[in-house]
Amino acid sequence: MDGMDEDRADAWFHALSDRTRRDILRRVLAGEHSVSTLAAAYDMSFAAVQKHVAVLEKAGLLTKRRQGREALASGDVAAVRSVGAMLTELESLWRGRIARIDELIAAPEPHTRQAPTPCHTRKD
Amino acid sequence: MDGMDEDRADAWFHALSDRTRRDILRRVLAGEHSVSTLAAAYDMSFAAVQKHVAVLEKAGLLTKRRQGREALASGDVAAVRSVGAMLTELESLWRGRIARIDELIAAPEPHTRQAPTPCHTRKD
DNA sequence: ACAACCTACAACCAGGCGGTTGTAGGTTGT
DNA sequence: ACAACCTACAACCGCCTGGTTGTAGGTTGT
Repeated sequence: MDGMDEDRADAWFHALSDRTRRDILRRVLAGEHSVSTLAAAYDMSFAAVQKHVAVLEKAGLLTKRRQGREALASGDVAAVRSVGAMLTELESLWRGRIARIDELIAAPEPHTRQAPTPCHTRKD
Repeated sequence: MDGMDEDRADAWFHALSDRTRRDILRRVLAGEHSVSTLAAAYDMSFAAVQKHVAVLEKAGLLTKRRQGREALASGDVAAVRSVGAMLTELESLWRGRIARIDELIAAPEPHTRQAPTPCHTRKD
């Protein structure tokens, strides 16, 4: 079950690792676009763009809604935020490392203790 | 060259799209580790882990420093922040969309002409 | 009804990716 | 000096990916 988180992360980052898909995501975050409208913006076949949209959809970064003969794609900002949250989580690991370094400097030998790091460790 | 930005983003997201690499990044963000220490943590060959580290290094998410016979890897939190900033940028596009919707709701004059979608980053 | 359009999906192909093994060179400790 | 260790890199192999074309079905306008 917690491997599913990793599965989602795999899909997220893989979807974002292609510049065409990132550009598509930008467009559909800014507003709804039909697949053919999107396809017209790129120098590749309709089917190729369709596959890119499918990758983004499978990753949950985009949702499609059917209106008549068109498929209107819309970006999911919550998913984008989730990706951002994962990055923030990585950052917090780094902050933990700094905290550990501070600990080492502050703790071991009382008489060899020097001025604590000037330090940018935290701002919260 | 703004295509270089896209190249960097390609490398970032591709590097992050593998769960082993994300795990390696977590470890080296939390503290320095030699490549062999990292390799011991995974059920794959040393060379495989070495390649993962190389991918992260090429993407700028990790730096290596040589100490004796060991290569000590350390996570680069600034790069992680850059990735996060790119996500935030995507979010801002979405906020622009909402602003545009608000505009439509707020504008009670249907006969007044509105600007057609300016649609960012045209490269045609 | 018909043509034009939009979408979906399958089959196919070149190239890249994640993994392996093997080989070679530099560093450390005895 | 020697063995043990750590790293780097090349060659190879399935598999997946990003692109293509082709075919089929649903929707719209005339």
